[in-house]
Amino acid sequence: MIRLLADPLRARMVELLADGALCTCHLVAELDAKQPLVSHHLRALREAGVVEREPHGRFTYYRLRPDTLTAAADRLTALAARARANAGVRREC
Amino acid sequence: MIRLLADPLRARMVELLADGALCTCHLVAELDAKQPLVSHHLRALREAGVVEREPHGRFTYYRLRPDTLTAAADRLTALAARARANAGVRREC
DNA sequence: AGGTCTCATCAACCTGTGCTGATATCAAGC
DNA sequence: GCTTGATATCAGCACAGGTTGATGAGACCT
Repeated sequence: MIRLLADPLRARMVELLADGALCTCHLVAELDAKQPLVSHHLRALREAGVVEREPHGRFTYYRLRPDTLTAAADRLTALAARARANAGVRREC
Repeated sequence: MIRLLADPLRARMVELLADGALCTCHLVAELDAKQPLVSHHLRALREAGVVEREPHGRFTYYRLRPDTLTAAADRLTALAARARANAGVRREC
């Protein structure tokens, strides 16, 4: 899941979608990317639950699912908390 | 930065380091990976500030830097918050 | 129905990067 | 000082996955 945010183009897509739902053509224009590429990444994001589809006539809108992002953030904070708790630990060789 | 956690091996390394500092040989053993590969990834993590070095004799220990993880988590929660605030927005075509 | 527009899917290509083997560097012990 | 063991660096390979072009499936309009 976090793996998807690694790609710079996908990261920009979720950044744009954080300000509201957009259709594919918006993303194509804003990102200056080819349409098949945008659709491809949107599919990946959708299958991972980062984004949800909203077909509107011949346009299809995509909307960010905040819960998925929150879940990822929680995993990171939990990791940080474990690291802080074990700050003094050092396994000997 | 989040980009680094995308690789499964690096993710496992961070997971292991969350339980306390480890030296390279520990990671090589636990991950069942070749030593140059582990050193390579540790370097990437270190240059991104995810991990810090602690040379101890001929061993070098690596320790997780929780603040870096927390910073990444905060960026994700901020993104989720923006998405929630703009839940009703939909730019027209 | 025909035409046009948006979007999705497919096949093929190509770049980035994870991985390996060989080698160098440094510390510890004899 | 020499050997041994741990770690870092380098060059090269291989493959995943990002990118592109062509094509197809629906939706809207006249």
